[in-house]
Amino acid sequence: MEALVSVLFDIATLLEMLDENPFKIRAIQSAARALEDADLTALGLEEILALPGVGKGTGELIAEFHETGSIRQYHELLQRIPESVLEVTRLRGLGAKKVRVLWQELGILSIADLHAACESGRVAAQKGFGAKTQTNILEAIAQYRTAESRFHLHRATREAERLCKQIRPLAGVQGVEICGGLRCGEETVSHIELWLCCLPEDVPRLQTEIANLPEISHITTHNAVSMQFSTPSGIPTTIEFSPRSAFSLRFHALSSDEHFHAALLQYCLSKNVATLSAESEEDLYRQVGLPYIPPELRSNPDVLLRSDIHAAVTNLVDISHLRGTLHVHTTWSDGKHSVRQMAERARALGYEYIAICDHSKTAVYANGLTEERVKRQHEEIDALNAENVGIHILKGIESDILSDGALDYSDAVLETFDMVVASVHTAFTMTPEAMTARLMRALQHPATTILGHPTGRLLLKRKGYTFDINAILETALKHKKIIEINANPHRLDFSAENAAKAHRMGITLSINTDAHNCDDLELMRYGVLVARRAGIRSDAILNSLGWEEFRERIQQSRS
DNA sequence: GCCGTTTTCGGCCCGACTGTTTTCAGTCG
Repeated sequence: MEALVSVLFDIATLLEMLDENPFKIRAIQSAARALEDADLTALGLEEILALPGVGKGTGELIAEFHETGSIRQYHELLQRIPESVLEVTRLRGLGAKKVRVLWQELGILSIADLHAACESGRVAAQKGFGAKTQTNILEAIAQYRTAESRFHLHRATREAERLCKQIRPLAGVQGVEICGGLRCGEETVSHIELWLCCLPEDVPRLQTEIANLPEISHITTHNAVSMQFSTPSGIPTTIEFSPRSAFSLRFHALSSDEHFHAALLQYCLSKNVATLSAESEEDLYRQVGLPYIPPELRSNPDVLLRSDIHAAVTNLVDISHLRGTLHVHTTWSDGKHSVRQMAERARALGYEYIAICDHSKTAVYANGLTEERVKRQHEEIDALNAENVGIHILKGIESDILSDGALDYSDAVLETFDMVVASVHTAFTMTPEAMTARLMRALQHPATTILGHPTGRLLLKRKGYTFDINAILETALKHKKIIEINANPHRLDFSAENAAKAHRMGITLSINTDAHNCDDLELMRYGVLVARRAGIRSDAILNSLGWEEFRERIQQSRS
């Protein structure tokens, strides 16, 4: 169904390039958006066709896709406009209208053509474009090409785990593990690395069997110790084969920064420890008298020299420490599931409390809550709490931080919430000074509990806004405000580097999924990776506190 | 193409921003 949504959006874009009726285009887009926002797995075709925004015309397209797996109109449109032209609209800042001009006036048929045209200055000379636009397009192309060669964590993790599941039952496989950037919790990865333990004589047969798995395509190389291929969605993958005797050491090497690994080997040498004999990574550390250092902390060899290393690794936050999940959206704004559904899933995941934080009224595009709807949502939450659904449900809000730093409800309304996540969603480009002042004002507001996705970055898509991080952290510390580590793999905002800085200053952080549906609640693990890379202790994470302690802590941020 | 307590034709979410213009079109969230 994901494919259906993107095909509908593409049809709308293609029609826009052909100068079709803009209202017709908008209708197709809003039907696509309706599908995107609905929980399609829970709906039958009849119910999908009954969704608001889906009428006769779009309904026919959806039914056709449902039946045949494709849409004829889409392929007809691609006869008139090459797919490589459609791809140009994927560049940031370029929509259908501009791409049509580039295509028809300058004969640009692809991103490669566009790049050449920018380099030669032809784009800047075109009416409606200019030097600045040309520069922006070159930047957008560079960004697009980077995004093509790197992958978000959740996507790569999903594919890696699926591969492991298929490989594990094969005869002769003694173990298969994910390592590399995924295991270390890098923000995005360029490839998947798997580590497979087996007897050397089993390697050729296993390579053949793995090559025949349905998940695998485009095998590029293979030799006695490794093979490389692409997953169906195009993520480059390496599998390294190793016998049990060398397993631990190679596993460690592939799950560490190379300098870190070299430093550890040096350390082993100095202690006269025969590294090859280690049964496991833990054993390796035990033999040299060091505490186990998890992959997330193996980016810098200096860690090995820290005097407080024992304390640092024993108190490091872990997903099992988390007691609550905060910053969660529901159908009240742009989420896919109800308050009850989100609460029940959170309870099933073992959480003791959940904070519903839908969008506030300024976020019109996200169906943000008016004051009237805030009241009604609170009635629903009160009723659920009275019913005792097995989890404490907090009345929260994700309040927009307006351009001047104000929150977008009156103080009287803000007081009715148990907690407030304050976030920037509009007006990203202002001077760093103005953005700093804006964020500081939001943090000084007594109602603010947490600063949401603090830098506004979208990985592989958009840089965050620039501001004085130190000034913001000082303000947060002074007013006892909490800083979010947004666990959504598109954001991971704060970064590990910034989170570490906040942690060292004594600021409390909160790992929040920003979930828009039940499954998103499981994105927590990626935020935990960030926190672990930042070396954060579990007692410095807001949502690792027990219910009573948690409530006390959010009260402190009000004063 | 979609929709409806002003309704079966005529209007459609909307405000901000950017870069191009010289009053606005295109893009975004």
